[in-house]
Amino acid sequence: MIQDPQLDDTFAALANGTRRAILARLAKGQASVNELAEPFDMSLPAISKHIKVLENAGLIERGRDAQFRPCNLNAAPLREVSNWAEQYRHIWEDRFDRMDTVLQQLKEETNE
Amino acid sequence: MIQDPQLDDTFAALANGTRRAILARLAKGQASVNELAEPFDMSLPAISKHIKVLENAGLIERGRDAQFRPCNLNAAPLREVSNWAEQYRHIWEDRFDRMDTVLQQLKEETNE
DNA sequence: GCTACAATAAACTGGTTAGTTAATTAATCA
DNA sequence: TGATTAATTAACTAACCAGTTTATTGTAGC
Repeated sequence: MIQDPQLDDTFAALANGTRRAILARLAKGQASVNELAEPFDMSLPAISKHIKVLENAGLIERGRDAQFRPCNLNAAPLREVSNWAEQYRHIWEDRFDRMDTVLQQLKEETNE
Repeated sequence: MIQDPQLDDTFAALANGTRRAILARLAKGQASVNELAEPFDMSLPAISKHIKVLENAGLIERGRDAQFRPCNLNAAPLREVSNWAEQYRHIWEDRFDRMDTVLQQLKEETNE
């Protein structure tokens, strides 16, 4: 469950702002490589490589429409990311519980 | 929101099974470097470096207790990961809705 | 077949990562 | 002070990553 190469690939793919921006664009619908590249001050091959990283991580699926290779978002791996992170929710929420405890103690001490 | 170096660092830190295993161990409570290293077939300096990566990503905080440098989990960055992934929940859940649409269209086309 | 456009591949560079072994620092204890 | 233990630093290697420019592939349309 912990040694999960799929999760390695997903997290690695997400560890880059350009790639997260590409996913955000695809959340609004299908796009060609040129359309995806347009907002970035970066060469087309660079974007092409980012797309390949996302595709290898299973976050993008592609088709063929004439010369175009339309990209579609596949969010399934993000569900795994969400599931993984949720394991730790009780810990980041506990912080506040503990904070409450501290505040409660302070209050009691003050009232003494 | 998308170009977020903090998120870059967090995802990069999580893109490694050894580091995720270290976090899983720390979810059960504080541990020293040697305790964290014990389950792995890897040199101590290698683990020390993994810990530093996690620390730089803000996922671990450390203290000092005699010779020991106890590690504690800080789950706050994981909340950001969770929040980020949740943006896409409607998409991975929508898949079935769209599947329904496609099936509906197929049915209509077949009936023509 | 030629031209134009979309996209990828090849070859290269500089910087980073994951690991190693050997040396070093820091704290405890006798 | 000297020995022991915990942990990090230094120096190194092999592999990988993000970007570049140039060259190539694949498809459409004339």
